[in-house]
Amino acid sequence: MDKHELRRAGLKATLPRLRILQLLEERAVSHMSAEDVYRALLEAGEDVGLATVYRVLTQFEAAGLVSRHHFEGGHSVFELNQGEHHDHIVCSECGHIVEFIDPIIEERQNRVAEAHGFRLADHALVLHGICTDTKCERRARGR
Amino acid sequence: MDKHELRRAGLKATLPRLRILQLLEERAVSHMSAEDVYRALLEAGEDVGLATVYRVLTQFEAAGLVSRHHFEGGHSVFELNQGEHHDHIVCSECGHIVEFIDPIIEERQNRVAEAHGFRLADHALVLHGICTDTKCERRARGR
DNA sequence: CTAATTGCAAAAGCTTTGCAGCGCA
DNA sequence: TGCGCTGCAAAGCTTTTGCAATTAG
Repeated sequence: MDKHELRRAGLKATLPRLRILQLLEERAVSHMSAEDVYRALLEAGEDVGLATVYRVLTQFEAAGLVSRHHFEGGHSVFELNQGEHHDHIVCSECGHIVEFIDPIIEERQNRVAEAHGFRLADHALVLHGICTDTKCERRARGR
Repeated sequence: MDKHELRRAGLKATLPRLRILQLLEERAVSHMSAEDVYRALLEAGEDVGLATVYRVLTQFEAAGLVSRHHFEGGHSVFELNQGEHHDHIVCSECGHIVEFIDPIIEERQNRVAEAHGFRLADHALVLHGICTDTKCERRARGR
């Protein structure tokens, strides 16, 4: 039950919070902006305010339920914290996002950070490139 | 002469452009936001508009003279393109930035990207961590 | 001289905040 | 019931854009 998850995070189990949590859980690969979440809820007939979406997502982030990424200039995207850590490749052309884990990079990251007197707290790494995937190109055309 | 650099980039050698280019060259480790550049110029007695700073930095980026990074949420920072490519570690606490190159990560990045159907165009990588450096901690306190 | 460039101010995104009313515990 | 939460609207920030005046080549 999602209610418990919210309680555990010290948050009242209100309708907007439940809906937003559900929405993030539904979408397997969910890198949604606040705006995305807002529109999805409106389309689903829910009556929430954009401000609430921002507030809830920020609270979720503080509670460790979601991660916020600043992929491209402008807006943030949110993602449910589930399972293992992973990193991202973002297509500069179409915004397509792919998750990956590379043990060697993971290890080197820590070494590099250590060598420069850093403790890798949140361990975030983002590659920017151009996607040559068919699906991605289709998306790019669709813009 | 900086004038030549601008001409080569197809840009008229105007005073604001020269000043901005000089400013970026002066500061050895220069990760400046548009606002930083603007204020630095004002303090130096130059009479430029913030809009011009943004326009010039964007043109410089297009010309390959500078790189733009979206380190933290909110604002971009600019850096002169000199010498070799490098990546960054950003301290989440104090904003302190360290540059590094790790050949192994470089190589893995390309492999990972390739394996996922991406061509690494701009090759940007940013680590976020907490800096334990003395100099950095001093900075953090100074905030 | 002509086209590019600038400064100012206004506008455009994304995100946060103030506040009165509604809802969970 | 009481405090937390929500929605709306307004404000905040960074960045972009329109336009008349200015300047480089």
